[in-house]
Amino acid sequence: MLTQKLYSDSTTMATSSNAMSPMTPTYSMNSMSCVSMPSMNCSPQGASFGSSMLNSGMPGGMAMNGNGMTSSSMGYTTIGSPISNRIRHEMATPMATMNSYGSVGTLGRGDLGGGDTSPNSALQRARADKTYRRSYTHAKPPYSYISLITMAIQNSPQKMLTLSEIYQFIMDLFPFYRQNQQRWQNSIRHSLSFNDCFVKVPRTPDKPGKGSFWSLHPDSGNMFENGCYLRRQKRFKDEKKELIRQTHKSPSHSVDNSNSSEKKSSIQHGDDAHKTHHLDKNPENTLGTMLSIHPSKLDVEQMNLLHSNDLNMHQQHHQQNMSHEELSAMVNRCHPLSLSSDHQAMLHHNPMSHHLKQEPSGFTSSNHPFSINRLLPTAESKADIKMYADMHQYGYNTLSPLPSSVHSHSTIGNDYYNSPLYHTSAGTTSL
DNA sequence: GAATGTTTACGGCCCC
DNA sequence: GGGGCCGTAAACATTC
Repeated sequence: MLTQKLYSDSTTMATSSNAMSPMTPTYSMNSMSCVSMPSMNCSPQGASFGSSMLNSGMPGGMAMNGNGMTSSSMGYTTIGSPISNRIRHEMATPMATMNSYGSVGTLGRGDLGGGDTSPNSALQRARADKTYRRSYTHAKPPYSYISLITMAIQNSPQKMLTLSEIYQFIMDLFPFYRQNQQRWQNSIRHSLSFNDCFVKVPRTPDKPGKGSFWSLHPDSGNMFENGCYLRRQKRFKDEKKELIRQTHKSPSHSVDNSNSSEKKSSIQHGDDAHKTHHLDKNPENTLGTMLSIHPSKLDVEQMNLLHSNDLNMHQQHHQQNMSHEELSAMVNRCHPLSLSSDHQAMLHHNPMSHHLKQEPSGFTSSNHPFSINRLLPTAESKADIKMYADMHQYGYNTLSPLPSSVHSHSTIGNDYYNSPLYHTSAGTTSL
């Protein structure tokens, strides 16, 4: 049974439902059509996560369970929720909208067709569904740029991408980002440079081109606890980089940072300077403390050793002209996604993450509603795509939101719109 | 010249 | 109110 999430805001839904005739054969405008429409009414400032967010890439629909309950009604957005507080706050109003989702979902299941459950009405519902759908393709996803970059890198086979590839991934996955590119791409570049969780990997001589590869810092794998990609629960800071920064910023600043935490906050200037103390403010974050308090000191040491070895390999790469494949293998080896279950368990037991908010609902990286795993292709969603393709024979246009020229991530793009994110029960239509 | 990368600055929002 | 995360803008440097 194929289901689709309805994702239009209440305004659009009202408009659509009022103006739409179940028999109106105007369903050629699918997601892809919207994508190619630069005049889509999606404000570049759509950063406001109002209804537009909920109804867009944000898996707001999936926040409803099969009983039509919203996540809030399930207690999901209560204190301690993995949903960021900002999101939670900004979802407060949309959540009310979500209630209307439920009714629309009901409409989509039966009322739209006047209760008719015939196959024809199913098609009509599907068509109506796509009319709703089209209003959402350009709303801003709820994911931060750091999340998007992380998604892109983690989804790449070699766990590292060039800047342009990151751009492309994001644009492929989220049509919203096909507009105002200068703005968000600047933010992407800023995020890459500013955040220690992203590591620049120089190109090898056999891979000439512009720009370096970007990978994830081996220790940054736990930024998005339980796979929730909405917002990091803790900023990752590379102690070494931080120390270098401090040294550069204040020449008089002693390398001995025994009491540097407080000094940093007073010496630093600028954004990060006066506003952030990052991990080093937490006594648990010093390496010595980490080792002393960790229940499995050996494991932490091994991880540190692994990390240091990998960093050394980065350096050796420059000296020995390591092949791209070798380098990729190295990155893969140290990448959290490539870690063994033991190593991943170690990551989760890393004292640096002890202070992170813990997921109260038992979500994992694989089942978290905001997990990348729900955006990226799955066997199930691929099956859905196949079914969608089969629907061509009924006169439906392709549901692909992507230009035909885009192939590298086309399945991802498809999955984004066809994935379980949009296949939730309450806001779905059974076909 | 364009793309890429770095840095600074500022404001919004939320939690404590 | 302070701390922290994030988004955005902008200036500037570097690289192709």
